[in-house]
Amino acid sequence: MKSTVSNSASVPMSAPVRVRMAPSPTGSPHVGLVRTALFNWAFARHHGGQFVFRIEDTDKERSTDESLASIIDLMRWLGLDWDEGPEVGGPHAPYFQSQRGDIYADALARLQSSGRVYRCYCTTEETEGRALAKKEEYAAAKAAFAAAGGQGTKPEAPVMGYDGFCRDLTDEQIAAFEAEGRASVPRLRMPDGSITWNDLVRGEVTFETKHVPDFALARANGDPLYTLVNPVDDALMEITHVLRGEDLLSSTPRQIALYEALKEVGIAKATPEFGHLPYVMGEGNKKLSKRDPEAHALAYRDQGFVPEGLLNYLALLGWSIAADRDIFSLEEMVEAFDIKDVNANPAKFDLKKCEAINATHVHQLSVEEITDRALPYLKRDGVISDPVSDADAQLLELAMPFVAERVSKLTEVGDLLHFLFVPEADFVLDEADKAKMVDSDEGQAVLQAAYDALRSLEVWSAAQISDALTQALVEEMGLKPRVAFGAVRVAATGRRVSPPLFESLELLGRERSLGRLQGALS
RNA sequence: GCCCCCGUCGUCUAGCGGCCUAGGACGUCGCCCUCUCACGGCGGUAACGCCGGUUCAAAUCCGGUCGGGGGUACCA
Repeated sequence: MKSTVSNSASVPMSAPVRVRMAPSPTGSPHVGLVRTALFNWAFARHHGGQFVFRIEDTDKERSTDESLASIIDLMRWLGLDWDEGPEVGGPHAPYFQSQRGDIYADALARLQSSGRVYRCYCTTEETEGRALAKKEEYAAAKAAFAAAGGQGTKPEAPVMGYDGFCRDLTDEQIAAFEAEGRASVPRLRMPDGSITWNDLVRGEVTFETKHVPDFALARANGDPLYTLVNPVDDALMEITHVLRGEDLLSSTPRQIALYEALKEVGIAKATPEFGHLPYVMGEGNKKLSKRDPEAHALAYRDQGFVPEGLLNYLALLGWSIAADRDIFSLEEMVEAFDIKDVNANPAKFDLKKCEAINATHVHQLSVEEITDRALPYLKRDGVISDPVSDADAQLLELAMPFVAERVSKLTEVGDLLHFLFVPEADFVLDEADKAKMVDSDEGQAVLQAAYDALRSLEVWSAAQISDALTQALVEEMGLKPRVAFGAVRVAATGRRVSPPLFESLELLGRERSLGRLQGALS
């Protein structure tokens, strides 16, 4: 008896869109999680639906509070708000699977009595042993077939995994196993035929169910497994569209089969639509793993990326807003986002491009905004004391216009302005730059001339400084500007890379500027 | 082994039968601007994996092949 299950148009078109993000709080959140969250969020917002945030902490061993806190922290930083979930609650609370044990126990009981689920008494060893035997049998049959010169019927390759041994046990067999004191796990009886769904990003996908073994829904000790818990919660929370990673693609037929059973026992109203997002890849052709430094989402915040930039870049991994455009805001993404436009092929994470996209978002901010956002980093990195003194705040405000367009990340503000805030006693020159620009005879001569020219300046302004230095170094000494100003730059700011020199000297002030020039003279 | 997914410049992508001598962005290279570094401007570089088929016409449709990835758990 063949039956074919298809979930096309299972969710009524009139139903409001409800999507979810369901991370497991294990380890530090991954950029792939952010991309998945972003697409779900954008999808919900585009359709005026709800975005549900649920914590899949069924694995008690690996779940940690620290991980949970960092995921929430991350989502808040990114500005991806959720309508139901941790901290905000909602009609389907609790949103932590660790608190939903009764719900799963009830679901299991109902499934069990429906006949769609049976108890399996096999031990892992027995299952594996049979699979191995089948494999060997196949190898032997194949060899015999080859030896016979391809005569006879070609042996069919066995399907690995659980073989359905306990599918049709008699009451006597069950009683015997029970009497033996064997433990058992509940398994879903996969229907015959095939399972087809119209994947939102890949189109029609079909699996023959003979390749999908009956799967366990809970451990022998009763702990529910992901295979049960995830669809049960999606059903109860009335999720209409499941947008998730490609790694879950092959478990979809099992979930659709489970949905059929859940509908039968009154837990699910409809089967959701599924869409499988491509992987975010790292170096080589491997999925970006936790070992890759680029994988850690919160590290981008620590490094001074702005959420607008990270999100824009991540959106580009699998989606594009237009043929000739790749810079856009979250609002623009929400407006334009269509799951049908999402690419099915995996994308490699390119840090250079991520930084470039981030830079243009930083440059789109006002100088005041960049200042506000950079301040926490300046404090964190010890560039500016915390709390900030009025004098420092004022100096920062004056200096920011010179660095705002030069930074691609917020942390770079500190790199560029450190020289302005560092106490004179702690001010040191970069070794290499000093050796190259300051220590030479020419460098020393330049610094002496610069010192003499600036000492008598009447008005300490960028314009006056520029005139005086150009006159003394370029015109009178006949030096090339890059040589002349380079030496002064290193002496005053400590590095060959700095904000514009004359403005920097003005901000530094006469006393400190002269002091530094003098300090660089040996 | 078996099942499923994927295949356009180095990278992310546009392309959904003629608009493609394949467009944009990042990268890279050269030039300009220039007190350094950036920014900005101009220009160059570089791709439809392969083979068949359908068609007047294919990057676009079909088949095969090769390559990559994932799954094949009492993990998620």
